[in-house]
Amino acid sequence: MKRDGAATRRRIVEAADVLFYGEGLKSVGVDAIAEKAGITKRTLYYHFASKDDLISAYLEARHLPTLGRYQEWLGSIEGGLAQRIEGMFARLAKTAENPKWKGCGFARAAAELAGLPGHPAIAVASRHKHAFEAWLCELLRRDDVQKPKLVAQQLMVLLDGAITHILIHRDPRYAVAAGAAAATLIKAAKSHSQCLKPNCELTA
Amino acid sequence: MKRDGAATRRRIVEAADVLFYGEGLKSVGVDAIAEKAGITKRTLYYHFASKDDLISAYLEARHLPTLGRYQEWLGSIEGGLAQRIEGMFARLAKTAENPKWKGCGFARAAAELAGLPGHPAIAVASRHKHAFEAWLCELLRRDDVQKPKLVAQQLMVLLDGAITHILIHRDPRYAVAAGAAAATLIKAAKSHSQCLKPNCELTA
DNA sequence: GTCTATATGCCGATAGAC
DNA sequence: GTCTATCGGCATATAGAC
Repeated sequence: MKRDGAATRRRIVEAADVLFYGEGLKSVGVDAIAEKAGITKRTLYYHFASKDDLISAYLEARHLPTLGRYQEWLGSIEGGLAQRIEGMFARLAKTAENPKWKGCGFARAAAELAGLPGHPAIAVASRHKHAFEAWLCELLRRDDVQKPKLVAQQLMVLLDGAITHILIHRDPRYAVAAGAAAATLIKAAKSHSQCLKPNCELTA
Repeated sequence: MKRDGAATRRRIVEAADVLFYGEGLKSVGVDAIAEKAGITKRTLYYHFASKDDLISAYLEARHLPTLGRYQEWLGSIEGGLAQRIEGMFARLAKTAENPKWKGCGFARAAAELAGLPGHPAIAVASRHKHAFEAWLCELLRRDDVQKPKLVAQQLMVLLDGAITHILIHRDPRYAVAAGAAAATLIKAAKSHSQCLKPNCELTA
């Protein structure tokens, strides 16, 4: 019988999210996704033109929830911006302790699709990371941090670098080290405008 | 006819390196590797127990050449340690302009194998990154940088974070931003011992 | 140590009924 | 909009000859 197409599509994307994030893109077949979504493969191909199309939809659906989670983390921490960013990294460290945590879905997709430079899913990942960076840049600008665009890029690099190393070593302490680096960079970009305060707040 | 087994094995690993690094692990079949190596699939399975075994051998073979390339880069740059590290990131930016560059083979393998936490290739990647970190730590320690272990972790995070973002956005400038961050962190960890010099060399 | 030939199964995608 | 059934291809891995 005919059902609500939008609801079916949503269930397919939810099943794809669990499987693609949990096991990778190439490792998961459309059969498994259809089965998990409770539909047949033919129905999946009614809603999505191809597996590549579904991969893009999977990342699109992750964009706002992922960004929102970090925004909630930052919003729940008290203190100056450097402290709050450092706390955000601490929250990442705690989250990464869960064995179900498998790093950044966007970065992992880009890694797996590196052999196909024109793949639409890579463009989705690029847009997500740029939106994340723009959010950080705005936070830095409002806090009168010097060169906010540069520092925002550096924070993004620290974030994804920490995620990569936690995934490789299964050691969340890399997020703590990255958080300390982030705080140092932010403080340096603030104190630079006054050419260094005398009381050594830089690494305090 | 019988040939030199070690030479055959080497040719298989070389073929695997080109294909695994260029197209990914799951995307490449053993058929393609055997064909590129100029042997049959049966011979490949004489030298390697499984595809997973070959994947581990592929990463093992990348360890020393990868570390050596960065060591050569650092050795070819004049100046203080912060400058030389920053120059190393600049060399990464230049290298990443080549379309054949596809990021870090170790990080990409760990990303693709995230669904199989016990995979031996992940352990190979972990050992490689730890060896890289130990090299950086020794450089920092010899330069009297405070907390060399922490700073070495931060430099590793910056390095792999930069590589991730270059791969996602195809924009080598993330390596330049990461290099500037690395120099700032090193200088901060040196000036900390004197609790900040007055002439603002921190972000110079 | 290397070969030809093959076992066995899953892959993405489609035909056509209702 | 969802179904059953299936196509053609490619996957990893192996049997047995030389």
